[in-house]
Amino acid sequence: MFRGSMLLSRYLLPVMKETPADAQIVSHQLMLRAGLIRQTAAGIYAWLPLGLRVLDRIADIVRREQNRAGAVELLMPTIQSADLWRQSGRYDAYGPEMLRFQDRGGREMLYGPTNEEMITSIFRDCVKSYRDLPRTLYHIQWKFRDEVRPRFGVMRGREFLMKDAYSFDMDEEGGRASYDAQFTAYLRTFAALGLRAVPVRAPTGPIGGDLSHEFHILADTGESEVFYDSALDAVDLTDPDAPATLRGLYAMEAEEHEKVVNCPVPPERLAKRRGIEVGHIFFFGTKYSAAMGMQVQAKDGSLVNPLMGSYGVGVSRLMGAIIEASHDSAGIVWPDSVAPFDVGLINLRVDDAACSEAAHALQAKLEAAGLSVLHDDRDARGGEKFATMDLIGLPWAITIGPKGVAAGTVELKRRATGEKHEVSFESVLAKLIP
RNA sequence: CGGGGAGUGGCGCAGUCUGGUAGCGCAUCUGCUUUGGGAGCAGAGGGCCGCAGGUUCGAAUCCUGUCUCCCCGACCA
Repeated sequence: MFRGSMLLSRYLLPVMKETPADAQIVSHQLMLRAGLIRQTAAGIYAWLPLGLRVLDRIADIVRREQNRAGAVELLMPTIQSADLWRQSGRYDAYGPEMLRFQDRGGREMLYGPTNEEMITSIFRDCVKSYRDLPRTLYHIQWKFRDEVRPRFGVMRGREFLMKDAYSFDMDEEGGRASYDAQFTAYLRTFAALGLRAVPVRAPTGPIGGDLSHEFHILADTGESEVFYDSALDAVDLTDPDAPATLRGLYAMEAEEHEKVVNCPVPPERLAKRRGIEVGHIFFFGTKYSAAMGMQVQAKDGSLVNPLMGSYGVGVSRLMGAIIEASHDSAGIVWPDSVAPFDVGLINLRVDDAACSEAAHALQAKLEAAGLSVLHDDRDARGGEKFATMDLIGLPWAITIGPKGVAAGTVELKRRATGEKHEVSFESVLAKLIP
């Protein structure tokens, strides 16, 4: 997808040298310092241009893997009516986390914290035959949960972007297949984001079985604690057999782990780490289809309540998780797949005609090759430009200065490793595109 | 929701105890010198001190109320 390039002199990138006092964890501090977000109220953030680019890229990867898994995208509204939630009985059950208000007609409304009711009502009204099942539908939409205590920036905001998918099947076997498809999609999604996610068995409620998993990114700042078989660390997540392998290995959240009487993992193999929950999938059968009167006609003419599952990914939270997993003392280190720009282009001397000419020529060349470029053409000193580039964490930085221009070279730096090389103007592109 | 802390220029803070012309660093603007890892000098702009009452000749400072934000705990993508 073409994302375009930008001249920094025309962009909005309010970076901060100092760390805002309100931010406690490193991802929150860096998101503020790198000009990705700005807080507007407790747990509510504006996404500045650079942050929005990353958010869009994360969402695109999630979308790509959902589509690949056969899920179908739609878009449901943020605002829902209380009546819809009364059909499932959850309007009264949900509690103060749900943001409720009235419209001008005095009708009770809410800002959706999730969409089971809405998708069920849509599917109920559209589908009457077994021929239209199975289906998995998803959308990527803003949610609001009035958390008692928002914290950690976008990792635990009140307003957040979430991918939520819902599957509808005629029988348990089909439901399990839909669940498995999402399980696999999640592994692919997190791998594509440059993350290593651990699927952790989660409490399943009345259904039982092994049909609920949370996906955790291991990080010391994680809010939950997970115990798992360290054999899991060695699993190649891109292997087609990975889903089956992983589900055979022990992994539990602390609370569940405590309840286990005979842990199957020998003590020396039991790892204990903190994790950031970035996904949660579960199968809940007819809970909503029964409560909301959704029936389809089966092959034998009987009416049945489809079996449902729901599958969430915290899209905005993922940005925090990625930074927690990938940063250093100088700033963010974006994985290539989600970086807001592929290349940062630093012109050290904008007042030097030869430097500027070379910089603009190189920008055009990179763009022509399909790379997005953030071109620092500001009239500022080298040190400031280097520091900014490190802070915002673009995968590659190319520096053009008078010395290099005279010699026909530029400096190419890989953010993740810090490796720098003087390369000829002509060969730069080849180094970037293997 | 219980416990704690904080609101002073865009950011980080001092000043509050003991009332008396609102300060510092960074950032911003102008000029000159600089320019390969957050430059130097000189000058400048920007704040009804969260808000509302009250006490006082006089309130950032004292009193009352209120709003907001942050942290620790119980809950959540």
